[in-house]
Amino acid sequence: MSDASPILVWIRRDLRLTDHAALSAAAASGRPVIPVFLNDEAVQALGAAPRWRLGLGVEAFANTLAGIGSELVLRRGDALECLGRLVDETGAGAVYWQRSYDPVQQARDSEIKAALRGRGLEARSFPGHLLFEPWTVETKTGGFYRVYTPYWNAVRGRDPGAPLGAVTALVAPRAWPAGDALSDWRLGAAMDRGAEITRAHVRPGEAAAQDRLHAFTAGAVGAYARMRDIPAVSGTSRLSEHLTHGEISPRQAWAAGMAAMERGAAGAETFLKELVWREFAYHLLHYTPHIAHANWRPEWDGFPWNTDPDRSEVRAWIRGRTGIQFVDAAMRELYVTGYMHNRARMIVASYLTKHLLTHWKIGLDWFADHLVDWDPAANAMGWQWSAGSGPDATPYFRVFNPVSQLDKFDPDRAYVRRWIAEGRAKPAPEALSYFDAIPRSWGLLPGDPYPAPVVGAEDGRKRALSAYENRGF
DNA sequence: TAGCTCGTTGGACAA
DNA sequence: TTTGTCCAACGAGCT
Repeated sequence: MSDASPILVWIRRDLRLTDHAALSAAAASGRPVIPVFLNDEAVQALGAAPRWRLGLGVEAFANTLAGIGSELVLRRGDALECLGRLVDETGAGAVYWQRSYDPVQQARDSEIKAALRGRGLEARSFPGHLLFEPWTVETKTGGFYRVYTPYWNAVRGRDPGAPLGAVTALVAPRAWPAGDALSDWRLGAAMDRGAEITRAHVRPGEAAAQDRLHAFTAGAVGAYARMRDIPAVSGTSRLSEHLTHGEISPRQAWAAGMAAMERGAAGAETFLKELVWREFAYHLLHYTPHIAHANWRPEWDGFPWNTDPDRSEVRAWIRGRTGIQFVDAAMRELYVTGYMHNRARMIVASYLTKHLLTHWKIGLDWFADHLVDWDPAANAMGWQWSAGSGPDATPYFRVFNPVSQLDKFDPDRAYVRRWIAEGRAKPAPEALSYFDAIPRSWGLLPGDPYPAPVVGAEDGRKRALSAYENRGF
């Protein structure tokens, strides 16, 4: 193979042209570049909403590539087989991709890299999904961090480097290999009829990501430290759906946050800390991969969680019918929009795991199936933190009271009014849209009476505390 | 090594 | 209404 052979750039969770190391390196080579997206086992393993949202992102990115005269070739099947076939068809001499940090995918990527190199191909992976490679952050004694604040102190002064400029041109191959039609993949098939409703709430694509970052760092970041906790207000960056699909790089967000801090924006440091929480989640996933599926603290293995996902209490939680307004509003926001405000995530997680004494894995699975911004590391860390089984020194008696939380963070009930229709003469359009989105088989109507709490705020707290006292560790 | 400080996101209650 | 204090105890991480 000659130096002029094409380079395959295997696109995964990096649906962008800016700050994309693999595409930039391929572009700089001057050789033909063939961007490829594979509907492989990793895509098939995604939950319904993340898979659907990924499809929208892929569509947007294919259009972006078309705008610079390139294409996104779509193939379906086992990743290594697909790549091997594409090498045969195109005469490619190299395969580049952006690194993945999920341990399962990392192991698969290593095998693929070895197999490609075994064929005499150049196989290169590039960083970019994180600010810092997880293995480059160590304690002074050479271990990994289990507590956020020391982790933050270790990385806050680090320079992740300036974002790379956008790729503006790619040399096309002599002939494009054939590809699938995205619509044939039916990535949204598991979304049922709810997808049409959720579609109005997502903003796929790199351009949307840039718009959101600019709008946030020019505006809401100032009051971020305070307003990010109010779920009825647009006080957050809303970058999560873009970061998880790589429609923007964390380095771009970091650079914009640093610039805001230099301008004196009060909430900028809090925003940078949130970006570092994302890093910390991947740090933990890297060093303790069991965080994704088992109690991070094994002493919790003996705790008598309720593990039946068909219990009526769990069904009420899922359907937003617990009778606890904050919980129900949040669960409906999730169902309709594919998103849930961060404070609401903590409250529904606390209610499920503490008031309902339900295993965090049931909540983790529901989120993995319904969040358009689902992230394997953040989801696992968040649920285990809430449940108390994770890497944190949260005292066991720290149980969120979903009623007093409402007074603190939704004092005028704007969030509740937006999402709960029952008992109102003129429900909000969002509240009504919930009933359009859910399956008819749930048998719910906006005119139903609002339920009494399945477990009251105070009763649940007492029950959880006594369960923890008897936990035997 | 040993000692020290501290821990994202809270609640209840008293003053 | 707001503010302060206690609620356990332990392990992480630093010095």
